[in-house]
Amino acid sequence: MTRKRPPKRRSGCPVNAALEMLGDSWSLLIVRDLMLFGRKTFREFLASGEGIATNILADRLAKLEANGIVTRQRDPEDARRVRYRLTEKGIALAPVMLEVAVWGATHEKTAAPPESIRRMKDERDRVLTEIRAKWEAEGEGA
Amino acid sequence: MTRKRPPKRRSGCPVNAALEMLGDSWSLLIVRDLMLFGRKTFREFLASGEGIATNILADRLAKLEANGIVTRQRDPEDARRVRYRLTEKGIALAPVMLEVAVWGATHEKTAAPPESIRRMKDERDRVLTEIRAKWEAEGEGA
DNA sequence: CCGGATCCGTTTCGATACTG
DNA sequence: CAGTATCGAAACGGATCCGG
Repeated sequence: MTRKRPPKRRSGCPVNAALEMLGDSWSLLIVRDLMLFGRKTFREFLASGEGIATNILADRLAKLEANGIVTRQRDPEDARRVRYRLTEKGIALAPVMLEVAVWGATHEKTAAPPESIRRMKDERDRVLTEIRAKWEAEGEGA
Repeated sequence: MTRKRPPKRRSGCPVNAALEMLGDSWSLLIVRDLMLFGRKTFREFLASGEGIATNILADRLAKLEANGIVTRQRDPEDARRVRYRLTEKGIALAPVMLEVAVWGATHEKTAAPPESIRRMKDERDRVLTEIRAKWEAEGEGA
């Protein structure tokens, strides 16, 4: 007689809706790797410097895919390789990512290049445009 | 011989730094309650609709306070009451909050008033100014 | 009543070893 | 390379209790 825990309550608040998917320590870091650092493979995410475990990474990638934030496809050139890519919904997180980076750099001790943070603040729209352009360019080869 | 888990690895990435504090399902919801909904007391957070447990809420408030995002003070009028308030560092999360709300409203099913979301997109700077002004006004009475 | 703290079962996380 | 399997540790969460 294992008593089940009731499902998490859902509110219609968009902030809550977003946090249902992104409210953990790893998901947004994977999105960051894809969006800002050009990482695309399981191994590259693993080497990101934060030390995520393989099972957790696999789990989060599956959830991100299930939520339509990333897509997963085998490399036609090298069948061992799997390439992850942000969807339209995923790249739409760019403004969130920018603001999080700016807040973190402003209020915490970080090793971020001051110049890149300055650009995120002062040339916000331009940086966003560049991120999207880069993402679209990468999509060409897919 | 209880083997302890090694401490979480820290990278200098500002996104990671921010997620150390905000990378869970509840912390940002509490900030939202303070920032957007004018909630200030333990009881009001509890009634927020998402059903947080009292022990979790107490834990998150303590962490947010330890991280300098909220302050805590007893109500001089009613000694039973405790008022929480965003710090400068906390109100600086407004741009993050806005972008999260916009993303959630755009890509998930939510009950957010379309008009308020439209304003967050089209009149971003004005909305941010209003949030800060309201926060400063509330501070007067403290 | 308000703002928690404690207890304790359930669930998730996470390090490591292992597999296709 | 890209993941599973395992299993102990830690976090969560519901109920309940407590000091003011």
